[in-house]
Amino acid sequence: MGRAPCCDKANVKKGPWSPEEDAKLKNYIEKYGTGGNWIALPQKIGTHILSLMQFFITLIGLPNDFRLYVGIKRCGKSCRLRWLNYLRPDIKHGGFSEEEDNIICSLYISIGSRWSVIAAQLPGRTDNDIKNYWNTRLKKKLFGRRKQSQSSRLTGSTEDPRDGNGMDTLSNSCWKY
DNA sequence: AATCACCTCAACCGCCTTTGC
DNA sequence: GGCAAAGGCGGTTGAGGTGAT
Repeated sequence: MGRAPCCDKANVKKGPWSPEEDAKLKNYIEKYGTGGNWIALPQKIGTHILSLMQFFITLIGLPNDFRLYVGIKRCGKSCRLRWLNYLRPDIKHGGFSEEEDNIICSLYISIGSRWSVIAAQLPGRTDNDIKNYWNTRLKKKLFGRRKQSQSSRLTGSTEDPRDGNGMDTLSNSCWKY
């Protein structure tokens, strides 16, 4: 028997966030913070919006569970991820500098794929951003771009940074750190 | 213009750790 | 100390975009 899910999967929305959802989440957190409980946050947002609309609700007689519709139908974990990786005001997106590249690869050599630790050394960068950047660009940049053939994809061959030549290249690229 | 292969990145999943009772 | 809930993290996926043919 597995672990209980953090939320009711059937009643939460998945996929890309809409601008309205972003605005609700951002406005609420900027005003009130997370309250130390991400799981309860979507419901709190609904209650907050509901309180702002109380007059109209009383006027036209909406049901109590109306907050479910005006709030965010998202898992608390999803809200946390969205805030940390995208909505936070101090986030930088894309455009990694040469210096950042070097910091990332030198830390990768010394501690491996501990992205949160690496992100802590790069203000404004998120672990997800760095992980994506490493997997899609830095790795190729350091180990040399190799057009993947159909066969290599099928056999699942990968480039392991800890393998011989790759590590040499990596070390050379990061010599100054 | 159509199709295909590849790239990018936001978001999800599931596991491990931390915290509170 | 044991348990459950929540937080945090790294790995993975898949939709959309872009360039090549």
